[in-house]
Amino acid sequence: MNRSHSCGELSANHVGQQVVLMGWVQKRRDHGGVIFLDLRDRGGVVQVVLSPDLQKETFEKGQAVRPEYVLAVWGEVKRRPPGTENPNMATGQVEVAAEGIRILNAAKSLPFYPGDAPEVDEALRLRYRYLDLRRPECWQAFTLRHQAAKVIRDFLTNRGFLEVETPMLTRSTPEGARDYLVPSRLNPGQFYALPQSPQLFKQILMIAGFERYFQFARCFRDEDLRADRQPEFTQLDIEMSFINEQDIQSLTEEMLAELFKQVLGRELAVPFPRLSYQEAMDLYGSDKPDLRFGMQIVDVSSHVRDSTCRVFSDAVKRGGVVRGIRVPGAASFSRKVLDELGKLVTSWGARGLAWFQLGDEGIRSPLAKLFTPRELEDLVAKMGGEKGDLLLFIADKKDVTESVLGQLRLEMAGRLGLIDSDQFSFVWITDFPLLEYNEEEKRFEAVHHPFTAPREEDIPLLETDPGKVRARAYDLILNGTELGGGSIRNHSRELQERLFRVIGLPQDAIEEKFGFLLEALDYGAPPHGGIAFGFDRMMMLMLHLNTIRDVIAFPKTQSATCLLTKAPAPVTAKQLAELHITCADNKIKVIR
RNA sequence: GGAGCUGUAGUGUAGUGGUUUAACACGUCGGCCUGUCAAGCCGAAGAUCGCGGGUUCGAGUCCCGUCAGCUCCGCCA
Repeated sequence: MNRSHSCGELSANHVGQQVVLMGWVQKRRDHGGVIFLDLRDRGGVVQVVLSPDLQKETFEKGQAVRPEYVLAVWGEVKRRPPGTENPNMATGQVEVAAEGIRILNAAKSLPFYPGDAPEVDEALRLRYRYLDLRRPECWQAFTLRHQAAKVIRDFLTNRGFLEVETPMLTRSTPEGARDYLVPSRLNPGQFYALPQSPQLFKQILMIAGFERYFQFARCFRDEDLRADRQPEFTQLDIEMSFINEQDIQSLTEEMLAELFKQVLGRELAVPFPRLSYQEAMDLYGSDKPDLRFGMQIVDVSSHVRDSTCRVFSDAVKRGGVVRGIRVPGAASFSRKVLDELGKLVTSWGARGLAWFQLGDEGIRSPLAKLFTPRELEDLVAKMGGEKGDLLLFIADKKDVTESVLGQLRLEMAGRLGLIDSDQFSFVWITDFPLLEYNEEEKRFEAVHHPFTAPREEDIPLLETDPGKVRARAYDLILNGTELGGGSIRNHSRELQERLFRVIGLPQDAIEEKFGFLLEALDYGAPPHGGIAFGFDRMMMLMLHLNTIRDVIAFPKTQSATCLLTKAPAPVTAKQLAELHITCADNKIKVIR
């Protein structure tokens, strides 16, 4: 017997037709004399009626049916009796009068029912992920993910891109995230690494003359997890030859415009706005600013440098800065809330929070009496403060002030409900520094990765003032989340080697770890560059979800375990022996 | 490595200020019921209160530790 229709497709147009349905029993309503079953498949839900008047045997079989049984049902589609239509159901005009049913599989009582999943503890949902996923909302998310991938594939294909797979078993390279390692049985003591990204392979494909490459690439990073970070994730990886920054950015904008139009039916305003790294840090205290609301940071250092208020003036004289944000309509915040905010900013590393309530009776602040009236007026004017506003200031070292105000800005927007969650606000961040100094390791390291090209005019600074060198790199930010990033790469061996030296890689390590790349650069490497997007994040944001776990079929927990399969797990001593591996800590469990 | 939140029948919760039988809803099981769709009515079963220790005459409740899940910092080229 073959299924003739999906449950969800039945409508008044099918009245009178004989159908065969197969699906899961979502709900059973037993009236003694008549049983209603809501039968669900991926296409939707339809009501099935089991009545002894129609088919006694079928009705009796129906007594045993329970929720989540898998059933085949055959019978006629009938218009529901007048007054019993269900307007809340897509198929609510009709029902299937069951002439026969077959129980394809029974189901025990479930730990939870798919419909309850949104309220159920996530750990339980992950353990029984197949029950959690047995929901239309989940199928919808994965349908959208599939469609998005297809739109992107089609778009890039039409632009002449080739989708190429790169190895999952590759070599560990220095820099970057911690690698997942895979021991080599055939090469005792040697290890593959799972790719953190296909970075070097895609560059080598450019050297191979592919010109335009893309891939939905699985990437692995053995770092701690977050709501938007999994150890295993999917990157939409793109690389092109003979292009500049603008080409990549335009391509991205066209691709995303197409994606949002096709999948969400939304028009994106392109080109996306651009902010330099410096502007982003100054105005938003972050290199991934959320531009769905304003509340820009204002620097008042020069205004308070000679203030009578030592808290402010001393900070500036010590070489720090004083910056603030104007929180509209927040003057009425209680002392308790303000104390809370004060605690918050100290937990973020600031010395303290200075606040000024612009109330009806003037300015209220513990610091108010330390300023002259003229100074206060000046400060308020500089901030653009109006009656009803709350002004918040941080006086500290520049980097602390930036990051704390950046976080505070988000905190205030959240508390005041300033964020329109339906908005998609893209912004390019450009002109990143190429290198930054790592205090711990006492050396410069790449802000993005060491294959990023410096701006031509900054190349002379590489050895003299590395921190000043700007990168030909760009990040794409959506609603305060880093969606992707890329750069123009070094295609000259000489420059690439220089960069390795600047980040403190010894010559032998350069040869050992990156010799294959340098060699490839020697044999006719075209100018090239590209970009990579966190595809899971993209889906999360498009669906207005709070975690990428909801767009990954089988995600890991925060401790990187899989509650469904119980991975990772011990292996047998034999397996380890074949891999030439022993556990250093003999307390570690090995299956014997 | 660090900070915070959570953990009570299958599920979601309540459980005050420390005390007898740990409560409610949904679900499950049984009975009744021929038009429900959050079906209804009657009844029943179901909990070593995450785990270990401590304080106490007495701990779901207080203290310490631990495990798990989540959020965040560090980390994530």
